[in-house]
Amino acid sequence: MDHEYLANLLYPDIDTVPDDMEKAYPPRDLPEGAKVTRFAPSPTGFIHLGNLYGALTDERLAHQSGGVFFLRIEDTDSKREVEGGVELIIDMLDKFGIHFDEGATSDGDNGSYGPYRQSRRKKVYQTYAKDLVRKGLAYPCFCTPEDLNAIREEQEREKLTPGYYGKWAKWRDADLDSIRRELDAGRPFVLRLRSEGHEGDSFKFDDLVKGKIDITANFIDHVLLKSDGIPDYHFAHAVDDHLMRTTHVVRDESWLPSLPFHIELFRVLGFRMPKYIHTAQVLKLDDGKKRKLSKRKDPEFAMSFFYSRGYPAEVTLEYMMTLLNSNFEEWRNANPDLPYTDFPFTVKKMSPSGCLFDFDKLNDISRTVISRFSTEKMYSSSVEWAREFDPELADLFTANPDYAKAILSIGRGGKKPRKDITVFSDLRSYADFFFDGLFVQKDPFPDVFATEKIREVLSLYADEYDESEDRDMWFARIKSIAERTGFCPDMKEYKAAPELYAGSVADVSMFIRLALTGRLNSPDMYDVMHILGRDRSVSRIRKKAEEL
RNA sequence: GGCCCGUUGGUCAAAUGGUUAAGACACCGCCCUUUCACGGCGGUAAUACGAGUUCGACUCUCGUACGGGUCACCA
Repeated sequence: MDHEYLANLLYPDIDTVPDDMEKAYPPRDLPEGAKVTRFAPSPTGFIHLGNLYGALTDERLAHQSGGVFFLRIEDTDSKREVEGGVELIIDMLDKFGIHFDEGATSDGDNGSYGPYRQSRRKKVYQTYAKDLVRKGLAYPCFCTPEDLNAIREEQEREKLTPGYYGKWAKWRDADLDSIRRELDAGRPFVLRLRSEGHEGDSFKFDDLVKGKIDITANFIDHVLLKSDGIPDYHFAHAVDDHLMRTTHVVRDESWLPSLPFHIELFRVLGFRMPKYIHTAQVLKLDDGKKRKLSKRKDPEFAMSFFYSRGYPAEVTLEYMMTLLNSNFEEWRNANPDLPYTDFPFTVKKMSPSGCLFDFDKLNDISRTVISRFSTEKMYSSSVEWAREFDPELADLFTANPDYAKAILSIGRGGKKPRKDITVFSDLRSYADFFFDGLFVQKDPFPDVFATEKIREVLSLYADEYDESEDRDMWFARIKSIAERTGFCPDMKEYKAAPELYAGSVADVSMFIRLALTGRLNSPDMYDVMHILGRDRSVSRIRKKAEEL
């Protein structure tokens, strides 16, 4: 077989050789220990928490070491491509504070190791492909999908390892004449690796999170270039990560089964292997079973969902950090005010086992982070979020910024800030009663209390409320009213003998709160009444007393 | 089914082969308290199972079970 001849027959237009590529993509000039990582999504426009988990790992490794973090778009399959998908991905990661040093941009490239879209790198791949053919390490295969199906069915019937190998690899040793006959007939072909592996061979491989893993050598003649001349993931991975000088490949562990093939590819191509970090997966509980997140089935794990729900970007990142490095929480506790990027992230602390996503935990982090916002930041973040997701609320807030800030400032700033707000989408139910147009009676008055009794309390309070009283006097008055209407002013005494009273001062407070805010749960009432102002407070209470 | 990865409370998880097996979230209780919260204190709850190595095993080895992943001209 004249391999040189075959190579030219298959790829007549390719006039470059691997050496040209090596020169075009020289080793990066980086300090010792600098890591080069990449985020390499397909342009579906959709990224979920699992992707963020990996992207954050990449980003930290690169930027913590003074290296490079780049974006490569794996668009070798046009079926997966979504209009504007690249932009969506870049924008969303940007919103979450993940920024690239180089790579694909919404309308082009930024950096000297591109193009960063695999669809535009055909010539690069074919240069290496042609070289492999020249060396007898790859060959064309003219099998149709039907042929391959037939092979697989037969292998399944005989309980053999499925795949294109051994006697099934009918084009592996085809002669030049039959190849030329197919070519002349215009039949499409894929280029396959002439694997040198033997079934059953095994060896160890070192993964940075999984440790020593058992590899069963590849012996399948996998596809390198599809019939459109574009590579599949595997070949593109080897060529790109070599040329782009990636030092650490971070990807989720579902790639582990194809690692043997990748190892063979790097060897055959003469490339030095990068370090691999196969990350555990973020799982969800589905019908009692754990499974990895799916784009199709789990829209609630899309990053856009977290964004629209109003989790501040840093919250999701903080949560990811707690999953990535378990000592992050401890560090955060000791350094509540430092940016998370100050944390010494390490691959060594990454767990090899998958984890279930925990909304309770995320919510707790979110509450804590939001409770530490200054009023100014709370206001600007709220408005920014609301403009996009609750325009009516945004209008109310921006129409009277001082009023909105007063509302948002309740219980904020002290040593023990309130944690009323978990996500920005809570804002509406947190603040609606401050606006007459939004005020509704959300919770009913409990019917264990006589209507007459409630009315008596409310009327009395409406009559006596004095806005100039300080906090202590204000409460003393509530106590006094409680006492005069048969409610126990002291909680301890009430608990000791509840049967002696109509209720407690807690119940009196509840009546006022319900009249004032329409709900059982609200921020500090003294603050609420002062923000609403005397007239509105009193008229709401009086009105409610009359309606009952 | 083959191959690969994994397994410490409900969840995330910490423990150079020697600990009373941390901590956080959730849950429960108590305290604080003017309600709602915040906060403080405390509690329930775990090394999948079986062998082996060892003076000693969560930790090392093997097996079993269970869970997950993967077996495309998709990534």
